[in-house]
Amino acid sequence: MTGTTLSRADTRRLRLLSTAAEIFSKRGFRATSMKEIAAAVGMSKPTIYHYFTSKEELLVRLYSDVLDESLDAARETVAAAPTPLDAIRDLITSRVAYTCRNQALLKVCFEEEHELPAELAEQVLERRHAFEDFFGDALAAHLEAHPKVMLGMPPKIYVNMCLGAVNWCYKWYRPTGPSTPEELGRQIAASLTATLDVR
Amino acid sequence: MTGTTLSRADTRRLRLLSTAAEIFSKRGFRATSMKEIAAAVGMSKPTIYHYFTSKEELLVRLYSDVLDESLDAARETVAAAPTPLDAIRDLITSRVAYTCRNQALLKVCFEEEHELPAELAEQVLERRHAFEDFFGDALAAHLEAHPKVMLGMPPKIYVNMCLGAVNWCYKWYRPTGPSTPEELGRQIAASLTATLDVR
DNA sequence: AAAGTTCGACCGACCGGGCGGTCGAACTTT
DNA sequence: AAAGTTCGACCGCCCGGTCGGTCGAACTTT
Repeated sequence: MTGTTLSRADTRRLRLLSTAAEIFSKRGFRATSMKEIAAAVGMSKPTIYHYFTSKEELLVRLYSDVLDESLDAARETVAAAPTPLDAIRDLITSRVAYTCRNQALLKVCFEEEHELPAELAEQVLERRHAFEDFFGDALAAHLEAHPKVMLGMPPKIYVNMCLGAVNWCYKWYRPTGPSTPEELGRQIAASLTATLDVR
Repeated sequence: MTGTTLSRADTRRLRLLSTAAEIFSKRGFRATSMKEIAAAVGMSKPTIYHYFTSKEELLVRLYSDVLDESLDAARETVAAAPTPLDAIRDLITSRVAYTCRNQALLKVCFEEEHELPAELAEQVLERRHAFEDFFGDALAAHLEAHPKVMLGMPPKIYVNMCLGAVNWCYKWYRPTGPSTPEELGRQIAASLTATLDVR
């Protein structure tokens, strides 16, 4: 998959990160102690500090990984879509699927923003806007190409509404339910974009 | 408005609660110290304990107030709606408006669930389901009355999708923006229920 | 009306405990 | 033997919460 082989240390770091994400999502960042994380991965607290410089760094890494992955995925999705409307649908579909497949991680990202150092908090905001822009630009293109389509609200509001429907999945999706993440994504995308249809 | 006059102590309690909600929403429950809250309302920390027995009680009160208000409002909305489709639209509209007008409070309710004592956490879940049922029942009634309407997904998923679009407003709505909470509610309701229309 | 009584409101000082984080000594690997 | 890895013991800090007591307004009592 990835070109480089992972060093032993990197493997450890990854395990630490995913364990931390899991516990943060269940108890909250502030309520989780480094001791708990250490116990969960089977090492002592000081050993964690061999791989990360602080508790905050764990959180920051979690955020920036998600952010990078998300923006890259969005870029690819838009680039691969034949029409703006397809771009919108695929953006929704893949985003829902990603959210459902990483519920714990996204819970942390959505609910621990206030724990971020000011500098990263800004970055998060910027990148979130960048993501909204992928969506908004595709929408604008679609609307321009099909002036008969009536949104009934400002485009920005429509984008936020869609993102709400999409992101909220982190709260209620259950893998044991009837739909796979992809099915769910397609269903939600179809319903949300019904208003955009041009027949 | 309310029948009873508020005692001095009750006024203080209310002030404490709304201040706590504001600070909790900005810094998170765990990261907020009782000292901060005390400073913000201009009293000393021990004085807070004259009105509330613990930090947790502040949070619990916040939750149960919102829960009570929300369920009552939903009941009334459904009762007043002439048709199931109207019920769905009004439920969405009023819920969006309420969310926009109480962003800080709802942020706390959505993001601090893990801080709740197990007993109340269950109650919250029950009540949330009760709210979903108001929605789901109206949807079922509408679907039965108009079998031609195609949802394209299981009703429960549609309900969750709508609730996502609705609840997410706590994250992005800005009162300085172009729409009032009610306008926004109507726009979102109209868009989400476009699929349900029967013309 | 003055003196004594009661009580809600209030707070300075304090406590036990758990937290994030450090350090140095010990093992393991090469 | 040097480098990388691990952890027991420890530290300073701040938190939620308590304690003992003060203040003043409203009622009794005389």
